[in-house]
Amino acid sequence: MIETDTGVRNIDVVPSHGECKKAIEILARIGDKWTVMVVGVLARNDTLRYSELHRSIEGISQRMLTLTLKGLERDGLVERTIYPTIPPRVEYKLTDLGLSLIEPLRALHAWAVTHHSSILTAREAFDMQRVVPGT
Amino acid sequence: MIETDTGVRNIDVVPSHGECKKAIEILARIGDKWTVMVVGVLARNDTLRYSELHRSIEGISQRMLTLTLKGLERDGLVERTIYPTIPPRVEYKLTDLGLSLIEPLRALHAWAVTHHSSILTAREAFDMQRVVPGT
DNA sequence: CAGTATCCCATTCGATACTG
DNA sequence: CAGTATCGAATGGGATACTG
Repeated sequence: MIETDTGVRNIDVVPSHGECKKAIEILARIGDKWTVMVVGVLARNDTLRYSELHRSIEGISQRMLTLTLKGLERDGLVERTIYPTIPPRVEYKLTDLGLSLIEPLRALHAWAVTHHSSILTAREAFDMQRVVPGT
Repeated sequence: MIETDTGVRNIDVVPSHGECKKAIEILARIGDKWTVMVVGVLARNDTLRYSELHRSIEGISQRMLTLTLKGLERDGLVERTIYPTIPPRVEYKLTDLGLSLIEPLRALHAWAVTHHSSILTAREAFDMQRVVPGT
């Protein structure tokens, strides 16, 4: 009754302010520099060793790979299996929980791909306004 | 032919390593501390003034609100309208591009709400393993 | 091989004060 | 009202070296 028209904005399906905090929490969790990359690689490979992950993710340092994996393991998104051989062998794979994250992540990725150029265009236009404002 | 069974992991719908970078870019864009909150509030209110946003988002500083809004405006997700009255009046609203982000964000939010407790449980269990390891 | 430990720089963010 | 300017603390993250 309050809504005016289009239905573009379904006010009742937009989470409340309070509920929103859980989204924030998750974004904070996966929104860092490497987490999505690690999840993505594991999503395509089922099981990978530490060194394979390191090779698969261009530019990541050992430190950040370790920290990222540990964070994902801590939250139950990744399972870590140690084979105490010499040399050691450690395998990583997504848990069911981790696998379930792929879908919403795909949705976001699809959005990113679809609107990527729009964003870049808007960005350039915006930056243009700001340069040589006096000239 | 290579896939084994379940279909849980649809390998062909998981973006390639290269494509994945666009997801990273977007995550970096919206994954900061306040952006999702601002988008969420605007998603529920159509148009808001600066001071209304400030009041609606608990804990945000003027500085961060300004920076967040400017970033969103720059990327074409938010439209900023100035009414040069005295005192000045500035209104913010989501653009069509910004509105289109709501849906994938909702998917992520739904995932967060659904699995929030699983994550916390996993986290506690993980932390338990690490405490008093010698005792 | 699979990490840890350390150093250090860059960025982020909050607090505070000021302005058109 | 709607910001901007400045400072300082905290955090993120890379490089390098070392270890079981």
